[in-house]
Amino acid sequence: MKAKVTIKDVARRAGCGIATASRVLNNSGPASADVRSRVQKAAQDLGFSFSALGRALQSSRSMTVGCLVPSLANPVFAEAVQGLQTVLAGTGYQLLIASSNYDGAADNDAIATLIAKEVDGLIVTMVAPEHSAALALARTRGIPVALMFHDPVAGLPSAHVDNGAAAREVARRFGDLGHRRTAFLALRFASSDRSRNRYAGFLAECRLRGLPDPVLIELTEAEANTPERLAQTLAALPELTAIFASNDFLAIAVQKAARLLGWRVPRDLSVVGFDGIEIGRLLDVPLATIETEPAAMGRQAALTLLDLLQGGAPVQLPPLPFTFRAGATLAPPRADRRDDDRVAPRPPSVLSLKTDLKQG
Amino acid sequence: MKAKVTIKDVARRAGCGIATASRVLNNSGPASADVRSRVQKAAQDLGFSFSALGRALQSSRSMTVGCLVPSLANPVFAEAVQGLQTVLAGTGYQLLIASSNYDGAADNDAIATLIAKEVDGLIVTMVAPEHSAALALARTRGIPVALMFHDPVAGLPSAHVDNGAAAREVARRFGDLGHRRTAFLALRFASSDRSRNRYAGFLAECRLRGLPDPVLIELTEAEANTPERLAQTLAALPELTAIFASNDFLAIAVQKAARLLGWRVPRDLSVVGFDGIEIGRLLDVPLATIETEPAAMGRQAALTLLDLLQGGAPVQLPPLPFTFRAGATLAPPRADRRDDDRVAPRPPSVLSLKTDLKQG
DNA sequence: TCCCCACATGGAAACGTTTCCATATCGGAG
DNA sequence: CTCCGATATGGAAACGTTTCCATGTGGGGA
Repeated sequence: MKAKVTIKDVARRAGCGIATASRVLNNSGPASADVRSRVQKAAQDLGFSFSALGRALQSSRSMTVGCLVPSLANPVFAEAVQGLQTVLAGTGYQLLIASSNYDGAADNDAIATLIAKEVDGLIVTMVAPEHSAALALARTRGIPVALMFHDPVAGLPSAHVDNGAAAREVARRFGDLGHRRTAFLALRFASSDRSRNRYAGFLAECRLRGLPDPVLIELTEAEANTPERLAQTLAALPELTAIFASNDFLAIAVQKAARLLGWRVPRDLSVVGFDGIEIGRLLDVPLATIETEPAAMGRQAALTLLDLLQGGAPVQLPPLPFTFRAGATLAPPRADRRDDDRVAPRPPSVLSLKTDLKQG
Repeated sequence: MKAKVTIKDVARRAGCGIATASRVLNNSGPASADVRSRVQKAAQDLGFSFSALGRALQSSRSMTVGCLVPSLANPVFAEAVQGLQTVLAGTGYQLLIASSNYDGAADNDAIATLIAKEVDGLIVTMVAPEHSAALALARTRGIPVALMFHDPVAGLPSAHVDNGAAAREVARRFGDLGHRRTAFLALRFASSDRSRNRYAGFLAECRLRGLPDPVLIELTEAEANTPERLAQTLAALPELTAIFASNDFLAIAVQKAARLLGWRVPRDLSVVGFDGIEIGRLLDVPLATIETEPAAMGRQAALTLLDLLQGGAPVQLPPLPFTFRAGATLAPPRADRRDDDRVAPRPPSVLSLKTDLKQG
């Protein structure tokens, strides 16, 4: 068996022309029963299978969809990609996947590469879709694009949740319980429009209710990954009674850090996350969070793209629903902290811990 | 700007031949400074970029690596793929990803499709690599293959942990603490050689120590996903003092189910998982488990494949390390259950369950 | 018997590259 | 001034398909 067996080999063995072999194998034209069976047999014997490459070149349709996500290590994106797969599975399209590690230059390059591979469409979550040169290139090339997670931008349809509305919901919950001193915690604020939109919604609702502006805490990777460093950061903000974390992992990290400080969640600090990853439910203090369904986002993005691929006009579907998941990490602030002016001095243990941490 | 701009367009605009344009743009041959700059400018003006398709067809190297995993919704595989990405990122190779949903027919089809796309290599985790017709096809086509997670099979190098050894370690821990009545819990036993190897190691070590054979419990999807059903299953096995779950999610599910039954973990039932997902650490009762590093598996698989792609001979690296992660879900059995002879006779339901399992 | 039409078949172009090979140009040495 | 070699350049084939179009064959109706 030759390493490469092409339709030419099949034709030769069947004693017919290439065109005829192609017609038989694709059922795309007339052929006598005789030659038909000869071709079938020849293909069988040789172990022939079509080269998608030749096909793609000829038809200028690669039957491949390019996908860019920040990282597959984040289950939110992994589930979304899985959602894409489920929809694309039956359609003959394959997924060419790239990830950018949240790097705004890398994601542009990645898209350029995907375009070079002649993908038929793109499904993208990136740092700055509105300024991406590569996305602009996609547009001039006529390659359909669907976004995931982003609020719709630049006329590109996006499968998303309304981040602003979800954040306002959190602010409302905080407000109703009597929290005044709140913070918004983000990891890559600059490179995530999702985080920014969440903060914007959170801020807007706080102002609407006459609450003080929430503190914006932008963490470094180091802070996010080492509870001790995060504890240090939190210790500097003892007046906070509630924190809204831009994703569930951060929320969990906050709980850990709070524990290090001797703070009890939710007694001393309420925490609400975002995304609604399954794990949150299983924690000793189940996490209050905004629950979203990343797989559904993937599915919607895939369906949107499929529609575009079939020549449909771009249509922006309404945002996917989110729900507030109640959890044990959210409660009213302690009575002695409810009034902004009466904030108790930090307990000494915290002070010493701070010192320790500074030294460590 | 034309939708498709090819090197032919560049050549025409620069007023030179295609061959020259190609040489300039690839820096692959001589060209006068004059024509060189004209070509550069033309490419710039037209927004030219190479078509990877034409290149691949000509050079019969697609610079694409095919990857098949059971599911990206499982963070173990998602992290492994992320590991692949990190290694492949600098190399010019792109990842074409397929997932099979643990379906032994689907994964064969998926590989066939990847081969049709002319991937230069394959990285695969599948149901039955040893019997896969598609993998055999890859071999005759001369396409390098690296496995992930599988114990090495059929001469294919695999990035893996020694599942048997890890399972024996668990049996040892159980034995040392005085557990005798144990069970092995798996979700898709039939379609996972990993599960089977873990069970085999677990069983072997139990026998070596003169312990009774562990009960093999193969769950249905329904049981795995609804704690109530799992509780029902567990209730039929009251003599068990320790359960080894084939992955951490199952272990967590067991804890939930045990709670439903009013059993305390680890007082009434010890549980050990497999994989070592991060979440296990954060649970109210931190999970004892075998800790593995899926990202490292992905990286090793990618490196192995890269070596093959450069013509290296297949070399099987030693298994990646695992560690036993101590956790609060593992403790000695209650004193009144330590002695095998004083165990209450099994309720009849267990017998029927065992029978069911043997039949299924 | 002749003609026409339907049907079966194969040649060849096109898709976008790279690369082999032949040709053309130029400078300098004899 | 002629000739040689080096250098610059372009034509064309090849990669594996699909499809348009032309050709060839047969049978049925007039």
